[in-house]
Amino acid sequence: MRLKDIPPAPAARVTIADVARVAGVSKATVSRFLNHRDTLLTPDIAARVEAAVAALNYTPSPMAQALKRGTSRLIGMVVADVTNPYSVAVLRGAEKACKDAGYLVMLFNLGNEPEREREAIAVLSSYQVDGFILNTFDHGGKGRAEVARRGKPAVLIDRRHSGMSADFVSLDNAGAVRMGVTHLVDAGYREILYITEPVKNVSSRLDRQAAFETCIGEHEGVRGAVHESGDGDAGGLEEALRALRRRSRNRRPAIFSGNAVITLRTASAMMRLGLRFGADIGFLGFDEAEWAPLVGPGLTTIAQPTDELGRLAARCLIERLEGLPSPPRQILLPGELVARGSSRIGGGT
Amino acid sequence: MRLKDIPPAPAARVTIADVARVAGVSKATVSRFLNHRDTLLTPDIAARVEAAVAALNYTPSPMAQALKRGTSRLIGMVVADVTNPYSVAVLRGAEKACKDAGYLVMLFNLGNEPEREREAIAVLSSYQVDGFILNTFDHGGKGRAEVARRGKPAVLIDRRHSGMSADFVSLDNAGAVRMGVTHLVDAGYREILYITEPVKNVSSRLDRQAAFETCIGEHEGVRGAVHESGDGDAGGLEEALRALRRRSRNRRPAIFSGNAVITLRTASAMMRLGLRFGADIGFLGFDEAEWAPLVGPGLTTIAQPTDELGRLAARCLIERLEGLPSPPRQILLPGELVARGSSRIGGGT
DNA sequence: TTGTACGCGTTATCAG
DNA sequence: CTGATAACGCGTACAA
Repeated sequence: MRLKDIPPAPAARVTIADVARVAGVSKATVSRFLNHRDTLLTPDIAARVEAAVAALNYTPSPMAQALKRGTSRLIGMVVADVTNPYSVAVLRGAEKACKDAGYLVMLFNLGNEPEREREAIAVLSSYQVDGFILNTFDHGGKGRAEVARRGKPAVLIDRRHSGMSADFVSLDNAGAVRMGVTHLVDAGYREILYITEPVKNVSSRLDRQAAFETCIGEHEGVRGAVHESGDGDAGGLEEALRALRRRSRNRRPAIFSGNAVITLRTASAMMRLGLRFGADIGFLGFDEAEWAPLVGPGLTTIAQPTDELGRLAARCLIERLEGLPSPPRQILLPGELVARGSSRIGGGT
Repeated sequence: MRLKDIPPAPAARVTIADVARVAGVSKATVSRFLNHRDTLLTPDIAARVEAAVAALNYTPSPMAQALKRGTSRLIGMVVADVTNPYSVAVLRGAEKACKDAGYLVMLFNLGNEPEREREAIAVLSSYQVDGFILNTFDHGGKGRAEVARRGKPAVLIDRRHSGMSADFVSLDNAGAVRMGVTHLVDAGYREILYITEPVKNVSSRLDRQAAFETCIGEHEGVRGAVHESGDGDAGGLEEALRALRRRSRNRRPAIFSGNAVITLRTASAMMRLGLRFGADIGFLGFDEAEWAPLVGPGLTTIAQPTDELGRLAARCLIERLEGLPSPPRQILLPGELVARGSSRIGGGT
């Protein structure tokens, strides 16, 4: 092993003790100088400490501080799947708000493995994060239990956990569905197929599907159906689309997609079947995507106020951290319909 | 304040001392039972401890462990921008590899603010993460300095930091560019416009642009040009496209996009100009996206082995953590060309 | 005003 | 084989 291969000196961390020694004072004095600028120190001493701190460029160890204080100005965020653009967009909003309030966000990705939620929360919690922002599954209440055990505040985004009494921030799904259906009906569509990912226990999916069904019931002469499209289910989806066309000979058919993943899957299926959005089948889907304007005649979407959702979630949590006692709140934000060619009457290509 | 408003009992953490008390042994014994299963304990004692641990369902505090051990089996990942699908894809690969090796990944997002890199690294480091995976800027060497100061191993992904002696994992940009240019030339295009984000100091952008220029030089009768497209620069881009068509009356023109962001921006511009991919202008771009097949006749892309990149980065780092001393390595992986309609001869619509 | 001593939850060392 | 003790880095009563 040659000289250059030796790893850089471990550079032992400079501790408060080092500073104290250099300044010729006690650790307590240094600590006071740092944390309680108000308690008067002799100018002389203060100067010496300040110099020592600068000289060694000392930074307190957040971990040791957390260990002592039981608090860390850190917020733990757990996300079911970072791959999901929605989650990421929300994350950004939350992050900004946290930063403004002097908190840092530490992120944990579950990679769609619900079992890992417990672990993530446990680790985060043991590192004394002050609170949680959760966009996860309701995995048999394990996550809920874990959070409760820690006694730390949490706010849920998008997915409500059954029975977990925490703040909840989400799109107004019912309102958004109503808006979507109304838009399609106004555009002349009379046969609407709602496509959703397997509903499982995900509250937002449940809410949307339920809203769709009641909504359809309120419109005379409009028929609705629901198709659940799983991961490997390309065939089923194609068949559903064919059936949709078949049964809507004299009624204009449209698709209502439950989220961006479904939109992608649907677009692929349409392509394989040689069907055109707008011209052959109307389309409207949850979640605005940067590529929505580029597909076919442009895809009509319901944009979620992701940034605002994140911001509010963070604000909510921070209020709790500062001691707000009120009972669990529920914040529902309206979506915004972005109309494009896919849902225009007789939609162009 | 009513009763129900009282926050759930803080549920004081159960410590090793509690377990010791319940089991009627010393803390040391409990610790040994947990960490050194090999050192034989009296069956009787072991049983008592085990029971106590179970009864209180005790979990050691990772933070306290980290404080003591100076190690945490945590890997810190810092990403310039979570919004970037590339980063996220790589993250997933890295995460899997880390998990398999018994490490957890803690993620920090810079939200495209280079100044925050120092802070992120400092916090992560103070929490005793064992190493870093960095996909960030080369912000005047601040990040590099910070990492060096900690004496912890790091691996760089995609973006090399000038002068930082760390492992580096990335796409073989030169090879990929060559592959792309060759593909376009073979398809009959003779006038190629390479569009890139402002190069700044980002090594991957530099590498790609440089490779493009030398590559063009190697092909007789093929002309190349480069356009830098900033964030608010829609106008400039449109003008560049118009100029491209103008000067390629008798030569088939094509666009080579430097990454997914540029691809999106370019597609918008094409749409506004009423130009069709394939039919009017050929296209090929870095980064495969799920929506690439859906735009126009399908977009030809160069897919990066993101999962593998992440996996290798993690493996690299873990090897370091386990004491591998070798000098900084450089791992370059080949891209894969996904040919679609946008680069077919006389491309369909 | 400043220093001493202790505790946060663990683990390693050293006696016993 | 097991228990007491020190130490990790910091903050804070309490004493001086």
